[in-house]
Order: sequence, then structure tokens, then C-alpha cells
Amino acid sequence: MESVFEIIAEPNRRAILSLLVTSQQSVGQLERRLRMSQPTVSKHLRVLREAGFVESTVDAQRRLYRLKPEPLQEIDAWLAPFRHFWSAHVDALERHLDRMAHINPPAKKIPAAAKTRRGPNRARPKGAAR
Amino acid sequence: MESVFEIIAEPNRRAILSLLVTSQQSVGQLERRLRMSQPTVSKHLRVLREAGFVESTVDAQRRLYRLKPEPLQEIDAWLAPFRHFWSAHVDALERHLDRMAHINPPAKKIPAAAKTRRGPNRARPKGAAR
DNA sequence: TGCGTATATTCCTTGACACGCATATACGCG
DNA sequence: CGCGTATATGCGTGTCAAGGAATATACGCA
Repeated sequence: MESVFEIIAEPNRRAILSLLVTSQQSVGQLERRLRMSQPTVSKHLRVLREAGFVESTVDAQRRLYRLKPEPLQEIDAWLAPFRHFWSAHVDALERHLDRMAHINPPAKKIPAAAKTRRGPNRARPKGAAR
Repeated sequence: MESVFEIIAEPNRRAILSLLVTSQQSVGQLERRLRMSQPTVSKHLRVLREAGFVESTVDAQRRLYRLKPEPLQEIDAWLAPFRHFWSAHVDALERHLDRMAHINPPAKKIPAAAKTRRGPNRARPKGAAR
């Protein structure tokens, strides 16, 4: 269980992280909202804590868990080279569509904004449904 | 092995993806550059292919594998909410530093670039630009 | 101090998967 | 055709992690 990628491979752990992104939560809250057994939650929290994804503070008998950014940023960093890759792809597609448009002009004009959105940030969470 | 996260949990598979980001590669090339056995490479490629991370074309006896963007974009999309979280953190830190600077002004001015540098993907309003 | 609540830990079983080895399939060439 | 190269697949095995049940620890309160 060494890498951050193995940590987030577990669906329940991802669910916990997703719940914590809004605000800190106690173990009991997570247990109820995720409908998993208390030991299971505690075990996953232990894994997440040891990997640096979360930290906890004590509030009487409760423990409040909150997110820590570093490991997720590490994943984000790993994705960076691939973002370049797929933005290049989108650009190629755009050029292709531009060529098509040139040969066979569309009925309606495409807003210029679509062309201006350039840069390392091209990666839009492909909104389209499946 | 259903989710994209389980797929990239395996270090060798991540290595394969990283090699493919530059250009397409044959199985043999991957085998040599990663120093893993040929069956192992083929098996990982199979997993990656079935999950949509790569596709292959046939070149005589060779198979050339190349990247496909969608699954990685899916991971990127999952990270989006957390980017909000950690940029909020950076902002809080910045405000804190600003307060400190106000109380006890620094010798040197921080270059403006430092403020713009907001991760490759500073979470942007989803509907924006299209 | 004893009880109830909240969380952590231990033990055990089960299942998934990564790898090695052997073998199968596919292709080109002489 | 038969051989060499390139890749895929099947089988057996070892490892490891996830979850359930039981139990331990910590805290507040009467």
C-alpha cells in the first residue's frame, strides 16, 4: 500500500475523501452517510491518515477528520504530462473541424471564444453524456 | 478491475502510460524499456486496452500501442472538487502571509508571478467558455 | 466508580490479481 | 512449407488487502 494511487483505488476511500471535501466530519457521520460499518470506516481512515490524505483532531470522544491537499496534488502532478497530450488532441480536432468548416461552411458562425481558450488548461471534464 | 483508479494503481501500468505519452510504442519496445517480461507487458496492455486507456494498430507482427485520453480525463474530472479545496487553502495561506506582511513588512517584494501561479488548472467555473 | 457512547484494533477468512512459465497464434521470409 | 520473430493467452501459485465479528481503549457523565 505504498503509493497514493493504490490508496485511492478503493471506492470507499474515495467516497470518504469526497465527503470530506466539503467540511470535516466525525467517524460516526461518515459511517452513517456511507452506510458502512464503523470498523471499516476506521480502517480506511487509518490508511488515509498514514498516507497523508487526512488528519484528525480530537473532540472529546469524537475524532474529526479533515482533508490534507498534498497527496491529491501529487496525483494531479502525475496527470500533468497527459493533459498536454490530450489538449494536443483537442487542438488537432479543432484544426480538423476548421478545415471541414472551410470546405463546407456551417450555417451558423462558431463563437470566437472557443478558439481563444488555449493553454495548459484546456482539459475540460468532457461534459458530454455517454 | 472496474474503475479507472484500480487500473492506474499498478505501477507498471502507470509506467507504460508514461512511456506512451511521448509517442506510440510496440510491445517489444515497452518490454525492453521497462525491463519486464513480455507476457507481463502484454497482460498489462490488455487491461489498459479493455479499460480504454490505450488502443493498438497492427504493423505486420508488431502491435503499436498509443494512448487514449478519456479515462485519464475521467480521473482529472474526479480531482476537480479537490482542486477547489486546495486552492482555497492556498488562498487562505496567502491571506495569512499578507497579514503577516502587513504587520511586519518583508524586505523584498514578492514578484507578481507568484500570485498568478495557481496550479495548471485552477478550478474554473464549469459553465465557462464554450 | 460504573455506564454509555465513540473510535480503534485484532483475528480470521475470502477473494482478487500480478507474476512466472509454458504454450498458442500470427506474420514475413527464404 | 518451415523457421524466426512478435505478441497473446492459459494455468498454477503466492501475496496482500478488504470486510465481518469480537474486543479493546478513551472519554464524559451521573
